[in-house]
Amino acid sequence: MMPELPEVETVRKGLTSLVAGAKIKSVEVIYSKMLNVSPEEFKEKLVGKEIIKIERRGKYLLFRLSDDLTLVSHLRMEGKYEIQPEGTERPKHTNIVFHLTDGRELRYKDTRMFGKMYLVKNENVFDLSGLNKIGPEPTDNDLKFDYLKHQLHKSHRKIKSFLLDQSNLAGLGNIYCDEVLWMSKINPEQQTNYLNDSEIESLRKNIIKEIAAAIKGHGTTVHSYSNAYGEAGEFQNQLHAYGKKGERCERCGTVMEKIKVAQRGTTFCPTCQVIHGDLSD
DNA sequence: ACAATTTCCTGCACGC
DNA sequence: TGCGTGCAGGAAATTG
Repeated sequence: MMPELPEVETVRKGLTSLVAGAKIKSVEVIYSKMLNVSPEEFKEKLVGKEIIKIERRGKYLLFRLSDDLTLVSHLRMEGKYEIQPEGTERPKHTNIVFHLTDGRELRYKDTRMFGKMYLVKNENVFDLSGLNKIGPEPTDNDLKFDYLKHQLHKSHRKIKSFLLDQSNLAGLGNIYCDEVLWMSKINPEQQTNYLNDSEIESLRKNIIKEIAAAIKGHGTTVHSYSNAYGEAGEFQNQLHAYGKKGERCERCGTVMEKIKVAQRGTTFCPTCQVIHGDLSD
């Protein structure tokens, strides 16, 4: 559940080792609402294409195909891939099946039917809505302090809403938002324009560190998430805030509270993470 | 132009 | 046991 950047990166690596170099023999579309083109066009354009490599931008997977074609895939809440021999039993909610020429099937399954697939020419990938305004990757190279400060100070929103907005920075979802705010001792309802330099740098460092650590741990498993290998992530053992409502804060011992911010369940420590107004550094 | 709210979906945990 | 209700949430669409 809830694939964020580290989970999508784990899926990308799994898919790379399993289907990079494979060729598509035919395609079955079971749930066409997730596509940006008609099922007929989708099938026709994919037949005979090779999966050259699989890239990632934010939470988007980019299947780079032969003939300058890209299949963009967003897993949203519950999207998962699996690879099985052709003809074996398929799970419920299998939405799309890619038959490969080597006798295997690449299956996309999605219980909540929220996932999306867009078939586009390479040159048009970053014209797609979402990708056309996506913010920097949460890495030391891409997420610069000055940029983050500028974005935070021109915005008048709660920090949690800001971090969930992929146009500010790419990759964070509900779990890692709560984690980095707890690590940085920032209240999820804090107004972004009142954050000072030391808070911004703490937030920036924690985002970069947390995402890198989660990728290393193959992502977080919440409920039934698994990657393309069928493995579960190990990072749930390193969570400090998400899902910790009613437990004691690991830093100060206060009971963690859960509220709604931007329509999202949000867990935080009311003692460590306090809202403030316009303070100097 | 911005920010907040609603919408899309299904499965599951509840309470009675 | 079974049914209704609420909740989970990423990002587009809609409203304010």
